[in-house]
Amino acid sequence: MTAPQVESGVVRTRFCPSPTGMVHVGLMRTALFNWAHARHTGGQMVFRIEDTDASRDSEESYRHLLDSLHWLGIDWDEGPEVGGPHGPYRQSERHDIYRDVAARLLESGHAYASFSTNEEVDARRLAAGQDPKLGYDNADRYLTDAQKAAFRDEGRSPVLRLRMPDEDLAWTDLVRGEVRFAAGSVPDFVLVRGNGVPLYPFVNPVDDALMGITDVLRGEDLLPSTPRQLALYRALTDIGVASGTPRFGHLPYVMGDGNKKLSKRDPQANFDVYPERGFLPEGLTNYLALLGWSIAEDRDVFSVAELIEAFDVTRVSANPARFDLKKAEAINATHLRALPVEEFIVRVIPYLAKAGLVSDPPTPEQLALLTAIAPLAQERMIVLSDAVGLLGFLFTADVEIEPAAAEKQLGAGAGEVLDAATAVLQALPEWTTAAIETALKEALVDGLGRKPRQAFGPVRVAVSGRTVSPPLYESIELLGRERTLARLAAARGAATG
RNA sequence: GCCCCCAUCGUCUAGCGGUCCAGGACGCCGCCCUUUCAAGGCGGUAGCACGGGUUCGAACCCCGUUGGGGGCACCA
Repeated sequence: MTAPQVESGVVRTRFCPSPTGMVHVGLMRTALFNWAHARHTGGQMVFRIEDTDASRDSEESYRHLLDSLHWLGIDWDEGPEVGGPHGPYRQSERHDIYRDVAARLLESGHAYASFSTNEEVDARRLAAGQDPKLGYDNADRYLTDAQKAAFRDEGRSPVLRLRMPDEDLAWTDLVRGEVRFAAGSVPDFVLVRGNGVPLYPFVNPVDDALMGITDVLRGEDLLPSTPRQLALYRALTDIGVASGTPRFGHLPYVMGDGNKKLSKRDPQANFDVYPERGFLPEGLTNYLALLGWSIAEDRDVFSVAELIEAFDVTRVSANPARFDLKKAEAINATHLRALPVEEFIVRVIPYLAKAGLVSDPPTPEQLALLTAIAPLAQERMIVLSDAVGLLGFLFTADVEIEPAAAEKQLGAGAGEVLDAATAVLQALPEWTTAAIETALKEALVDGLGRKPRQAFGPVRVAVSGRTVSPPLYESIELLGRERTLARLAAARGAATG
């Protein structure tokens, strides 16, 4: 294995998740920033799967990751599905590479066999009057061949540790500026387990080196492990596996409620809820990009193209960002309203179909109805699935009145209103929005002397089952006389006044 | 315990020594529009953690304090 030939000066980022469990929004934010950085600079992004932990990794989770990336619109230049010259792109298929690199590190003296058990290390620390929390004491660096042989004869199989350099380890972080760790503050760390299985802190930089990664944008949680990686890179460069050390940028945490990292238990942490609720990919991308970055002083709504055009890692904020669902929704609603209505219809159909309201594809009648109501619905929705509640009444024979809506609008005085509405609509010669509006206003506002909000509330609930609906007269026209009258009658029966 | 990161309205942020009695957005409140709810328009609420420096001048630079977060595995 030797350092790869890659075009010099071209930025190469990477996204390298472990396929374990759910897809976390923080992870997707990391993917997005790597992608935006690559696209902005005209570089490339590599997608690699870190499936070294067979007990936790699953094929299902891997597929899920792929789906999530596709949904968000993130693509990659090398990796699963697209291949590339630096594969394989799954760590589970790269064991030979790690074995080879480990052997060369050992041979070149950058790494050494270490036999100490944790208990022995602790005992030595204690004996020296030190805190065992200091960790490994680098003692095995100085083992003689005879000592090593003795340990092997005991049946011990050593781990492989990297010899840390005796000097400060510092780098200029893309988002934080210079970060420095004092010499001696990081002990020699384990590259390969006693059983021969390589560890993440080893394989990750090896893969990055072999894949020609130039810019590593990752979570802030990995910042303390950077000195070790720096040291590893030096060693890898020395033996010809790496052609230098990449730039690092540590992205701020995405926080949940309270002062904690958005945890797996936070419902908002699960990326799946966004596609399911009908966030738009462009809406969620916009919001995710705002978690630590901003496009301009007076603007926070932008397209994916504008993100790519303007994205600059060095302007990413170093402080943690709290995930604010309300703001995410507001941003999404703006994108939703900006959609051309035909596009809005196309996107909303799967949600209506999933709820059983329309077939997929919709029948011509359903499509006509949807086309008529879409412009009126679009501006009062936040996410696409809102259409189910907002428009459901138009696509069903009967409507189920929400208890809260009945409580609010079908109490005292509602009977009178429903009777009057029924009478006037029954006799209405022409079933048009304008005629319905005139008739209802005359009957309820003028005739009964009701305030508009008291007059139309019960009618709306009767017709749509909810206190929130598309504009009333249009809704009634689209519903048709028969269903409208049936619903008024049903509501009349339920009304307490 | 040790190491590291962070610190501007409730929240996300702009600000990179004077143009800031700190700008935008979400939220919240009020008004307008209005057949509900929204949307839209207008207005309002609210912040530079604290203490020392440096400087003619500090939200911006330095030091300290406090507060918050993270890391110290033969997990990733």
